[in-house]
Amino acid sequence: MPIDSVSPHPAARPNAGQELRATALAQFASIGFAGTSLQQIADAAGYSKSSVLYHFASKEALLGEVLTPAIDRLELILDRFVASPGESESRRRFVDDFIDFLLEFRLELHTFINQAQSLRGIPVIDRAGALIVRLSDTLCHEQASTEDRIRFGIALGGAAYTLVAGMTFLSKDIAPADEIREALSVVITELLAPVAVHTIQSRE
Amino acid sequence: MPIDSVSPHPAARPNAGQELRATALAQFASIGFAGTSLQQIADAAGYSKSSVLYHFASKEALLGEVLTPAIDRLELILDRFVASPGESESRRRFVDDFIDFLLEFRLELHTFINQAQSLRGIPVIDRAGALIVRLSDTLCHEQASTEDRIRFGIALGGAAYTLVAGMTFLSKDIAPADEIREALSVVITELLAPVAVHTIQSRE
DNA sequence: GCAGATCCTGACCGATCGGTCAACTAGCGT
DNA sequence: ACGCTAGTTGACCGATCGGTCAGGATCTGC
Repeated sequence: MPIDSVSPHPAARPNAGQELRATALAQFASIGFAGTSLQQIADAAGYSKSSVLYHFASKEALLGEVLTPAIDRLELILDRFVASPGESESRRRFVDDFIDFLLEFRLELHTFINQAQSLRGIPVIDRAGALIVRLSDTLCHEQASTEDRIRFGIALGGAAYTLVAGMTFLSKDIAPADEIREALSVVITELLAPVAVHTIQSRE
Repeated sequence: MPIDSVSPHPAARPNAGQELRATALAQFASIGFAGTSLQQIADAAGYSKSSVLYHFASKEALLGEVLTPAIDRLELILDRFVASPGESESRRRFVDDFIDFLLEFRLELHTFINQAQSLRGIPVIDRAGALIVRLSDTLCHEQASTEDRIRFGIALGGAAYTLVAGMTFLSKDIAPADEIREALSVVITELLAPVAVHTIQSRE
């Protein structure tokens, strides 16, 4: 046998699909879906391009499997919110759940938020888009003022940006996780509270 | 002469460069720089790919010329802010200038904001990145709390998102421009004010 | 040992990528 | 009529794109 020769067919790794999903998500979030090639994903994860296409039927299918868990989670949060009876009580819990969601699925949210328009037609993207609209309608009641809509949009897009792109070059030293969570909670609540409870005087 | 045949060499259009910049900007903002091909830009603008490369040395050079006016403008605003004497007075004018900037260069901001990390190394991007850091440092004074940084990030990323992607599917009916401006002013001021004046008791 | 399933890969496909180049057209001053 | 310049284009280049396919490696159950 040849000495120290690397096998042309490395051993099957246990969680290849998981590794590829994580790698693909990172690339989609930073370079964009259209700008990310299967070769890049394969290289970054240490596989061949063929392996990626073995685990996922296509590039779009890979995107679908990458984003679906986040959408499922957000859908769950929204459903639980609309089903709960109280007003300020359930809304406070919703904001808490929402911030958990932001922190856990920051890359997925960033990927969707900033590319939804150009990826229209892909099933998982359309599903996510419909969910965001429903979320906006639910939080802004029926007839929402322009300001309410903008508050929601800024909270959503702002959080997605801050937790992904902003971290890299805005706060050079990454603050402790719980500190980020606390600050995020304050700001998001401040943004969303007037939308929710119109009578609150949150500015004094 | 052939009847009604279209010329294979259409007449030179007066402002080809301008048209191409605008078309490229729209594509960069929605599909991303890496995901946008010169052919797409050429097709959308009604030129050939060769024409694009005649007016701009390369794809990166095109990006540079597209983004530079926005960066120049933002740099101007920031310079005027740091040079002005008053505290709350100049800050109020800065927020006004900043909102004008947001509304006028929404696509440029969105392009930069969401792709700066993946486009590092391109001169115009690095310049913009440095400017954002300076902007953040200036607004947050020296030692900024995590919350202040997050407030600034959310304002920046949130505005970029809301004014570009959010408009398309969040507020189906596009609100009047002045109404958007007013709402934006309220929310941005609310986000940036505590960052500016540390003596305000914004949390009790 | 061996059949089958699973995982991974290189070779290959047509299409498209960013970019170069020579040719062509039109307008201009002379 | 002439040459010159600016603007536009198709043909073409090597590289890479998403995707297919046949086959090698590894493991299991028999």
